[in-house]
Amino acid sequence: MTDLTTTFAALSDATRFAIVERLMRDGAQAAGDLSDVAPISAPALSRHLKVLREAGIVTQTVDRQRRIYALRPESMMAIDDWITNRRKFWEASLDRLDALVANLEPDND
Amino acid sequence: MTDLTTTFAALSDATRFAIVERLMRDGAQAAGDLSDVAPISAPALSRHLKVLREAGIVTQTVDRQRRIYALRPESMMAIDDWITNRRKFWEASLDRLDALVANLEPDND
DNA sequence: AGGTTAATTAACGCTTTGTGGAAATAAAGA
DNA sequence: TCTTTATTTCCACAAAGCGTTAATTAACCT
Repeated sequence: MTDLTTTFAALSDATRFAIVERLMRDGAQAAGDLSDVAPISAPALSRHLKVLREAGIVTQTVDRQRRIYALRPESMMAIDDWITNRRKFWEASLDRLDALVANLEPDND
Repeated sequence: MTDLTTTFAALSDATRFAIVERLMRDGAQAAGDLSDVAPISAPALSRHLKVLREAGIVTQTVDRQRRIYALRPESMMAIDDWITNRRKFWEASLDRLDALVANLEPDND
């Protein structure tokens, strides 16, 4: 049961995000089958998979010489729970901002 | 409209995550009022706020000498949309894993 | 103007992260 | 057993991230 910040850290890299999307779309796959998610070496891919594994986002099962990676739905559910539990807060935040900002000029970039 | 990986990167730091939770709970606040989210210096806090701002997670409005930060609900909605749109995939992924794994031994850490 | 408050930018060091190439591990197959 | 296939670990190294203190900017208040 890892921290949400760990989950977000794992998903903050484009290659790892692509791996996750791939596993969602096409289901479990061997490390080698994932090699085309990004133009990186096998060692680099292997390390990304390790990060995802240690963050609890994927599971690894061994089949002969191949390592099969699959998405761990619980990790996605953890994000879903967080966002859902706080929906009322960010909606409330929107209301408060409306009230507060009424006559202040925004200045973001 | 930033990339989701940028959003996740911004939320992957414990201090920034705490800032976001604080803004959800208590609404918009000045930078100085957020100083107790973590035992860090004002410049460090300021840079975290800049990261959140550039990731589109918070907005900054100027009120006299103070900078008021507020959560940008769209950023939370972006996460919610992603997780929701892919729910069927991670649920499917769970099914496929069940089928595949039937007689393979898991080996994660 | 001079002093205080609020926040940011500048400058520097340290730690972490990401990468590729080479070597190591492990199982398969000839 | 020797070679091939699949993947990971080890070894530098460059880039990014985070923290601090010092300096700067900007607005308020006598």
